[in-house]
Amino acid sequence: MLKFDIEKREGLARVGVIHTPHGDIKTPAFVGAATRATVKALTMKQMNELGSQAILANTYHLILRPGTELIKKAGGLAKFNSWYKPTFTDSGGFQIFSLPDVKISEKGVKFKSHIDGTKFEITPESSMQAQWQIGADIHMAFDHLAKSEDKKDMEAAMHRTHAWLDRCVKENQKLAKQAVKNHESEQYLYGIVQGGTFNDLRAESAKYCADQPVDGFGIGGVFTADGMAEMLKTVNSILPENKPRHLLGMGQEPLDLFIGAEFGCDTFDCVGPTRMARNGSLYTYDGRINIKNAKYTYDFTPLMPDCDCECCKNYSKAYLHHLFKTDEITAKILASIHNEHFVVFVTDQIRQSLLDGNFQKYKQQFLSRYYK
RNA sequence: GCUGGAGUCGUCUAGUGGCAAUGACAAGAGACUGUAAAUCUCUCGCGCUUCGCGCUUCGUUGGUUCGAGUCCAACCUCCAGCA
Repeated sequence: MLKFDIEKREGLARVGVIHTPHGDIKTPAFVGAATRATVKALTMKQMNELGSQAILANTYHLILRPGTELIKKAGGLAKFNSWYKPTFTDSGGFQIFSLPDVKISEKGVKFKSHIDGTKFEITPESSMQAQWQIGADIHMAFDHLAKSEDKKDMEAAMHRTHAWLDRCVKENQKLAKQAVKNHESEQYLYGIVQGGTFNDLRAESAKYCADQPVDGFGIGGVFTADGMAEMLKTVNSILPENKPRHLLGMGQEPLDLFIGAEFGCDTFDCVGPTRMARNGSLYTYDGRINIKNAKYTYDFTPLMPDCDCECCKNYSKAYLHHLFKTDEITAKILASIHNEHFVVFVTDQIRQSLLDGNFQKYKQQFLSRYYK
């Protein structure tokens, strides 16, 4: 069983430590999105230096390239990409949502590779097998993220997610036994709560997942902070307290992190910070700025004077502006360092404020400035 | 000086009688939430009451034509070759 210690609680919020075979994660924590086994534009050394505690890779992408067997041969994800801290893998369930031409059945999901059109099938079992080959510490169950906003569709997807969770659990137990036999390190499974924007479905899904022998929970299918607080209140009041909860895909907006942590989520991952960095949208305490805007041409001040990241400590907005305008790859690197550092740092500050007992004050002060 | 070629939005470029005029770049702005994203969208002659209207544009000046960036003439500039 994955070990999770809670150091402090405040309402639904908690400060904890997840103990994985690759080290601890002090929660709440922002997990870097390393979809294809890399955080785009960043080296693992840079990720370390900016304070990241964990990364999350994607099973779908790694199945396509380079193949999960290859990663196993490499010695697992950590050895393959030189990230020797905790790792997560997403199951590939999100691709059901995001790729066209997916055929969903009870058995699993068929789709064509977006790279060369080869036909592909992922089932709960094959997703588990693939994730074990990748060898991350924490796996996500293979879930059905519905495209539709229709309640009936949501409900059907949720029930399918539950049925698949049973199969994920079984397969996971089988693979865990094999791992013990082979003296391999433990890997853990999170069940995923679905239900869309319907809190009665969320409650049902949370209840279902809560009863399963899983190590933690992913909360999936969330796309905006609207209604998120209520939903998380519902879900996290039902989920057992002693297991960690990961809010899947949220964290582009600082608000997501504050609400997520306040209402009981422990870890977050999001592609937003690095994607926006590559596109020139950079975090500051006063909101995001587009560094490509002409007004930064002669701005020789740092992006965020009180920021501790490599980018802010060494370079001016004018320099970043120049790098972006000339399309230098360094632009994306420095911007990614800053944005990733920003969300990691803010989440760490949320943790600290909870420990210090001034979360509400910190939240109010941060958000009123950021979204003014 | 002669012969041939060329001059179109900031740049390069499409255009051979119906055109405010193609595409790319540059420029300006916006979007991005379990990454088919170093991507995508919009604006880009001027002015308005901006799913429209008006005005002014394709080296210059004239001409032919209902209509000219497109045809004709002269001139200017540039390139190549010959003197």
